[in-house]
Amino acid sequence: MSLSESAPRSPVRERILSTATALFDAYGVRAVGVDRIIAESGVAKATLYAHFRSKDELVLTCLQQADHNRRDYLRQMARAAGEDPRDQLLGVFDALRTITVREGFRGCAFVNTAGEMMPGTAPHTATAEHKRAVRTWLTELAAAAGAADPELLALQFSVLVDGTLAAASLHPGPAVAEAAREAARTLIEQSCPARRAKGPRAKGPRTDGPGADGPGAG
Amino acid sequence: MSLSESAPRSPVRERILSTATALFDAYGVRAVGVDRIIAESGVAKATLYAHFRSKDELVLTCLQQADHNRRDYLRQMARAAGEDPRDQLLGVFDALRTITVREGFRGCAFVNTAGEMMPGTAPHTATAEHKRAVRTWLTELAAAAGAADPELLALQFSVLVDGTLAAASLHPGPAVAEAAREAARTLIEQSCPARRAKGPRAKGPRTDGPGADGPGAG
DNA sequence: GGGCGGTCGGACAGACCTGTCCGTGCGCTG
DNA sequence: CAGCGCACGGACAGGTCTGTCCGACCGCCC
Repeated sequence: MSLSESAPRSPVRERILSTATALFDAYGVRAVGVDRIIAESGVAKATLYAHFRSKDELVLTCLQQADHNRRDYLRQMARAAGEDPRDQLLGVFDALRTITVREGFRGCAFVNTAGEMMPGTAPHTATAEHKRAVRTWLTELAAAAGAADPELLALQFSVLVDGTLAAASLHPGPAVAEAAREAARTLIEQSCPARRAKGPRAKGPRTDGPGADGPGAG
Repeated sequence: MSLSESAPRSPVRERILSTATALFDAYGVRAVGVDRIIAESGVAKATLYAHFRSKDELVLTCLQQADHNRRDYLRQMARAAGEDPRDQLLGVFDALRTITVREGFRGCAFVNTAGEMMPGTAPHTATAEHKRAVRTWLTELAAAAGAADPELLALQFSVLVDGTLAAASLHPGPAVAEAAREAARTLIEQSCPARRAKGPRAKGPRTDGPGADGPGAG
């Protein structure tokens, strides 16, 4: 939704993008220089600047790609969690569990990047739009689940999602995502008046369902 | 708890610390150079390096000071929320509301800093310890509130706290903190078996209770 | 008055950063 | 074969960063 615009395909370009994304995720945008990106992607500096006007534009493009990958992955995991929209909402936390448990997970790439930039800059805005897009999707899911106040429930889920990514980066392991999932389940039960108290809902898929998330980190 | 060690008092030192904290909060640790810190604090570079061995040590000291201030503030706001431990737990979100609503709020200073550093570095470790200390405190509160599983509830609250700080930095306004507070209320009601369903609990103090939070940001 | 600790202002070294520019080579197409 | 597009390696400019060092000043205590 947020974009995709003109996306020229090129193997070199993709290599630069995936290398840059990996390095940015692992060390932070500011800590990674273009020299390192070209060294690790085996590309000449002139080539990088032929494909991207500046490092900032490269950062932004990485974020846009990650936005697409992340939202795709969330949708896949939600769908894999079942037919019931309530189960699909919980599927989000199955995705989070997989993401946060990965070796080298260092928190939400969007939030980390936004934390290094001032509000109003392109990457900061892209982060805000990514989060807003996820929240909009959560709102639809919450409405389908029969939530009394879908906007509120979606906002609460957004908080749980961002909190899971932040907390898990400092407290490694699946405990954070699992606790957040339980919290989400409670919120759903309290917020969706329809046939509640059916006993503990089926746990749903806990291990990796659909394919990988792409190079995205949190 | 986590520290305080040898803390030499000096007006110049305090001035450097408060200026550095403000700049780090506003722009990120990596975006702020020592030249800017000395310029805005009106201090000679040699003086800064007489008080702090390196910029890293300055960053770490700022974080330690912020840890102290933030935890103090949370305790104050919890106490101000009432006698009932359940209300005190909700008081945390009154604090978050005040924090996130401040002009120029840019997210949790700890998480932002950790996001710029590799795991294992001093600032990253300090962030993890700060969050762990807060969680330990929340566990005590949850136990006092009669939670069936105080550790779980505290972890869920940690997620809500971190999520509120992250989400509110991208979605300004009080809505995030207020939604998180409602979620917290639901979790408490479901987790603390004692006299539940007393109707909607008193809203508690919504506006700023105790004094300022010091220079801390999120 | 004299010494001294703390601070100031600024120059400086060495490293690193982004972005530009050059000449070279390789593969494809006409 | 000739021409062209694309990528290569690497030098370079101009700026910024951290951290060191030096001389001077100022207030305080002996």
